[in-house]
Amino acid sequence: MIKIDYDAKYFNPLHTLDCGQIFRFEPFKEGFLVFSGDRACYVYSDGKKTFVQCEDGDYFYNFFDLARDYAGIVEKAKSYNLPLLSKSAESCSGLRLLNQQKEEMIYSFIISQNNNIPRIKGIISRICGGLGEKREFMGVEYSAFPTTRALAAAGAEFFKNAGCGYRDKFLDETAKRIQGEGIEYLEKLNTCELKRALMGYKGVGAKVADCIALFGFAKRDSFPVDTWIEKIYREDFGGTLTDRNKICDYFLGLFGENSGYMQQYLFYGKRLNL
DNA sequence: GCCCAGGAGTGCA
DNA sequence: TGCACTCATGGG
Repeated sequence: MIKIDYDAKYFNPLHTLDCGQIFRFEPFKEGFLVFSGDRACYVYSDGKKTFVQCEDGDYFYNFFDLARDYAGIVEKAKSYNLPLLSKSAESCSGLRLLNQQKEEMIYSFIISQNNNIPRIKGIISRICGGLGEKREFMGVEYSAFPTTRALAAAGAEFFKNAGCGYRDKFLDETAKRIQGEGIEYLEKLNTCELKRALMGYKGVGAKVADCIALFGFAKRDSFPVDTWIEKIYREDFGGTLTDRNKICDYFLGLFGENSGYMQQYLFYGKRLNL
């Protein structure tokens, strides 16, 4: 077991985990247990330092994006002089974008469409419990995220019973396709090509593709537009467009290569009612 | 009963 | 291409 420590001002476990980019974590002792693929870590903060305890330091160092300087990103956010963005970046300066498992992001965000976060977490938890390998970390038993092999073999009925609703067939089809051809070909694509390729999977549209690209492929020049972003666009930017693709282009034009960070500040800040 | 949730597939003009 | 309609499910 190793322990990583980091300046708490730019690494807040609650903000990082609660902002909607990850669905597998739970309160534990002074912080949270966080699950990614088949791994787990314990993250907590004393207000000055944030600590990560885990077996695989390299993996979670990258997972929490600890090589990146978030002081500069927070300053960048404030430099736009947009009230919601400035407030959010100020009070959520410890929100970090995670580098998560690609396949886990594909399946998780297919489940996310037209759904709410508590329910998404419940569905994913049941899928992991049913198909994921059982593991143990710090005395707690947990289930790994299922392999594509297991997901492809499960059948649509399993997903239906897990509460996926009409998304059951999307998961079944996508798992079987990935089982057959893998996802390695996605790795060398640029953001635009990747988004287009991801949209070729059943159940993956523009918004879900942007989330997968942002959280799974570290494509920070992505800006997922969901119902909350639409609301922000209307209420905080005075926007009149209704086409989500055009709203996406508007924000990409505004924020460029930092779009993903700004999107998370805006999304989380709005949900916190800042 | 309604509306909403980190939307997307389908059919039809 | 654009646009209405539909798709489970649970909470407020």
